[in-house]
Amino acid sequence: MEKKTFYITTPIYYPSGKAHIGHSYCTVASDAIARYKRMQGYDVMFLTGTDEHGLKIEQKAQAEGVSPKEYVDKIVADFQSLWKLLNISNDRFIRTTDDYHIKGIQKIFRQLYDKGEIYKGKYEGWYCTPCESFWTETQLKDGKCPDCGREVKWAEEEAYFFRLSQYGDKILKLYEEHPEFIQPESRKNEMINFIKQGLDDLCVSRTSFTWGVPVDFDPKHVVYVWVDALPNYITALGYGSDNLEDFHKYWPADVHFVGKEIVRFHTIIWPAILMALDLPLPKQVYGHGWLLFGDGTKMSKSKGNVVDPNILCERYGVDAIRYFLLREIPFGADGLFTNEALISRINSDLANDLGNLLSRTTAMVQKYFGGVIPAERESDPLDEEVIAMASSLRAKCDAAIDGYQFSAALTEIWKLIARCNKYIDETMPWALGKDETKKARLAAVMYTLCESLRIVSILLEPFMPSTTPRIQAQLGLTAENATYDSASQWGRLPADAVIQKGETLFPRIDVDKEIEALNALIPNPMEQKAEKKEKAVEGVAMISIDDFAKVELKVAKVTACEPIKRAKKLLKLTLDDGSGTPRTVASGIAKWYKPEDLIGHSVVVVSNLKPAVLCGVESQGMILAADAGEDDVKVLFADGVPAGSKVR
RNA sequence: CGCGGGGUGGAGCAGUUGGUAGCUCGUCGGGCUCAUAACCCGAAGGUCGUAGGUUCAAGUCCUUCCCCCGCAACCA
Repeated sequence: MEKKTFYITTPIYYPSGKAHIGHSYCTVASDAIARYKRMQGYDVMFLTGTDEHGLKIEQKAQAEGVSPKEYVDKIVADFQSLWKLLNISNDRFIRTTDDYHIKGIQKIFRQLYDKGEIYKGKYEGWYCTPCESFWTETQLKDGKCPDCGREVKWAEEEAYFFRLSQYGDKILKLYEEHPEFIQPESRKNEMINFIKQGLDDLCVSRTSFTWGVPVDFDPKHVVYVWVDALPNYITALGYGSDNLEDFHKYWPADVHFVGKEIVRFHTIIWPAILMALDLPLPKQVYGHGWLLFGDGTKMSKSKGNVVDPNILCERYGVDAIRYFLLREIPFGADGLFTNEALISRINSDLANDLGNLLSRTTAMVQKYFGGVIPAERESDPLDEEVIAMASSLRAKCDAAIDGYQFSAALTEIWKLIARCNKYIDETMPWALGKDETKKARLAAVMYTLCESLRIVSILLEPFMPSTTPRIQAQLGLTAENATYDSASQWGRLPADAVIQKGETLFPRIDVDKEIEALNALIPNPMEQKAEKKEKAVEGVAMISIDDFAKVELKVAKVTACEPIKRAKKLLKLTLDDGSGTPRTVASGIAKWYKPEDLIGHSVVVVSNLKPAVLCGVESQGMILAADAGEDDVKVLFADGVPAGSKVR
């Protein structure tokens, strides 16, 4: 009999730095679904991997004096070992440097080209020669290369373009016909909006670096990320090779789990590519939220403020981390990651509720019955509610998982756990134990508890795969009574099961001590930021006095000032710089200054800066201001100095 | 007026079609002793961002304003 298939993917991660808790979050979530679906009997394909090409990797490798491949090999090994540690059950791991992927991409690129979906054109932009890279207007930093701070020039290079502009309507139609395509719902509007502003054709090749998949019919080009990375979801199944068996079996994907920052690529570019290839589209793209620090800042490699999952696993065990990630944050929403919340979850949910329930239950079975619950049992109305909850638990978990709401599934499981703890209080087994005539009743109470724990242990497996076998061992379960099927059947625990108290599942943690220890271990984000900033200052190259002389600074008086309509950050200043003609300057200080704070004051303006148009306003220069703090900017006023005075 | 999300007891969040404001953690009091000083019960604590309006009745509908956060867009 053909089993139903289920294909789930994580993004392929960019190995420009070590794997962090944010990567872990998405991967653990995908893993839980993959495991749950397998448990339900699906033929699951669970894919994760790494996106290893691109300029950034090339540069990083160069900086370390190794080849790009050597560089990524090391980091990819790090990712893989973390996945192993986290018990990730991926069926495949794709690297964009794998031969079959490269061949697949070349084939896809050629197919698109042959169909006219990709054409050769010119890529224009600001080019930084030393960095060999193009930047868009918006990426420039003070008109200079954001990477090295040097001059850029307007340049063009030959490049291949994908006709993305043709797909706007088709994609809007896709959203309409498949409202579930983008999840959660709220992200859909952003995409619709984006499309309605008009899609440009997409540059899909580069000649400015070589670390990528070469275009086989035009080898000075390498395939740029869109067509290299996104199709990993099909090359992993053999698309582009001779063996299409898996592709036909598993494609289209049931769901792509992605971070909300890449929802756009997965819901616009990726479907467009697939449409161009005449291939079926994935059924759903689920954009999960981010893990934020207590102060609300995003975790990311570039900020360097990451919690090392390896350290957390080492201290608390893998399942505690898995549990926290899946329980604390409703999938889809952003969530806070704090040491306090982590430890609180471990203590209250895992140690106090679950661990202690198992502990007290097994201890009693051992104490009162030597480990085997007598078959003669006397039931009582008190049992009914627990039995009802346990019997219906599987259905509730199934429903939650269908909507990818792990948090809800775990909440349901914990409701039963809490109910069991209460049940112990209600039935007072210690009192029953003192009365010889109540043995049968006591047996029923123990059975109710063990049976509930059996069901819990089965349904918990996808979330905490290394803990559930430990629970099942203590309950004396065998393979037959630990199946998914048996999780909806009350009474599958055999009468002769040998129950024994085992090792503590989750030891309680001393909160204060642990927080202190953790804080010492985990880099402080603020310190990291400060360090970075200092480095940046050091990194500015020395210039000669002649270079400085090229900059013309003048004092100017603010004669008028107003916010710019479409801009949040910009103020439009009208300046009297002594030349007689008013000068208009846009400045990104709206957050810190109101127009009336500036009118009448004198400021210093860079007067020979090339004009630029910002939000429809032509800015003829810039005014000097200082970064006074993490989030504070102070304009340098020159009140009392005549307008037009030269500053040097 | 670019689009969208959100502002609910100390913290983090639920609140469906308007009808006694809930959950988890924390705090305080009590119970129990099988258990990982765990478990169970109870209590305190909320002008549900602001100002109006609709209604017998609004966290829940309408309007004003304020503040956060995404996307887009410009910190020249």
